[in-house]
Amino acid sequence: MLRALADCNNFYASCERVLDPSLRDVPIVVLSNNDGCVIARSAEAKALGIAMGAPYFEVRRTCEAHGVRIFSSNFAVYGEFSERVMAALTEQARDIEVYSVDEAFLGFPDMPAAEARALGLRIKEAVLRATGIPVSLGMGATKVLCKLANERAKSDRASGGVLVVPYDDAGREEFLRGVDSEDVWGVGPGLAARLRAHRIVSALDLAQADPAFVRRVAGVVGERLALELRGISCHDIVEDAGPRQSVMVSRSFGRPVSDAAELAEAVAAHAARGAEKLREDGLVAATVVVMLRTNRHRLDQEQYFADEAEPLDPPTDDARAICAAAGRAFARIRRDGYLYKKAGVLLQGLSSAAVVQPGLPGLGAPIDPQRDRLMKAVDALNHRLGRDAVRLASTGFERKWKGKSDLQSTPSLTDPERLPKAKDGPKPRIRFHE
DNA sequence: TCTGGGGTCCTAGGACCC
DNA sequence: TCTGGGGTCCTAGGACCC
Repeated sequence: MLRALADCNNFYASCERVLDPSLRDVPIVVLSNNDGCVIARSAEAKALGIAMGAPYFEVRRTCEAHGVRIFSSNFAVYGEFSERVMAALTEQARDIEVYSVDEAFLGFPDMPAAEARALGLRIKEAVLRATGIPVSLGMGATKVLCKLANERAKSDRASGGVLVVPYDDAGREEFLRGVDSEDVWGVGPGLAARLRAHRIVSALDLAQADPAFVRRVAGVVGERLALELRGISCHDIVEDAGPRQSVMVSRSFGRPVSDAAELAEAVAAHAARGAEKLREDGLVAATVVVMLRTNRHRLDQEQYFADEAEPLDPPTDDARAICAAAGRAFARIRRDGYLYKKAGVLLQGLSSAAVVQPGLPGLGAPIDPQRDRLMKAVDALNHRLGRDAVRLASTGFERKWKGKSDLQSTPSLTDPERLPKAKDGPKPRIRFHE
């Protein structure tokens, strides 16, 4: 089966450019939470040598010297663009797996390889017309090959943004020749070192190695990669990923925090936000894990990393129960004398809220209908009035630990008209949370 | 001075059971 | 001297990804 990976080019930077077309040809950088790190760059910014993940304070001078436009990230807006891109792609393929905010795998049963390139070009054009976002397409027999092809489509201008890996052995091997095994999707530093130790250096080496041998040195993960590189699919296109396994809410502080009350507030705020995410997805959690971190970059300071779990019995999505449990875990691991940099809350053991039925033995205590109505009312109010309009007092009001994100292009965007409309597509729903 | 946030899958080892 | 064996479930930690 012909498969494809459609991946947006410089996604967050491209979103900012659609919001403000005058930014065409201007170098753009988008920063992470707290304006900490570079998480997206336009082609012009990449050309200036600004690295992905670079701390902003390290590249600030370069940015200023070259007139780079800097943006704080605005994930609510990028999420809207993502939905539009995925909607446009859905019209183009029978099977689609939304893999991340800016990429999707597509499946085309019965499509001859000879027609792949023309198809890819049509898709690219359709997405650009519908959303303003440029995408690249990598196409081939397997996901791993599509991933490699996509990277090459982006770097090779002659490709026109669409590249197909040949189906015949000779053509595929030619494509893999000279590709470092470390550049294969799923091969990180650890796996690459193990492969190198057995003289598997290039993607072609990996494709040609005996799968049983690869399995011994690199496990089932490595074996699947080797097979995929040979054009044998091990990773299907999964249209329905199923319910999520965990919910994570964590933030670095805007400045070091040592005050216990301030820390407790941050933990409570993250726990409450986690509970909100559970309710959005109709899930309940059986465990909450609280994490505290000092600044790992400050080698001159005492370090402390701690995780502590607390059961939620019965499993719940109630912000009060989850905050209380998180508070207990927090009290057990909090230590005086450290400058904390980050706090987080992880919710695990997720199951459908509907399964926890009142009165069924073995499934915990019956749901309290009052409690359920209260949470629904809070969610409805916050949806209408903005996030945290109604909140638990324990989550704090000043939130002094919050960092800065002053450089958002649309800091208080509430007017859907400000988002350019897709020419052909349905009018997108606009939801701005922050 | 200033270094993100949120996920998934696999494996090894222990608990427990028959 | 001289350990049973095999199965399942759960969890912690590693590795990798966007």
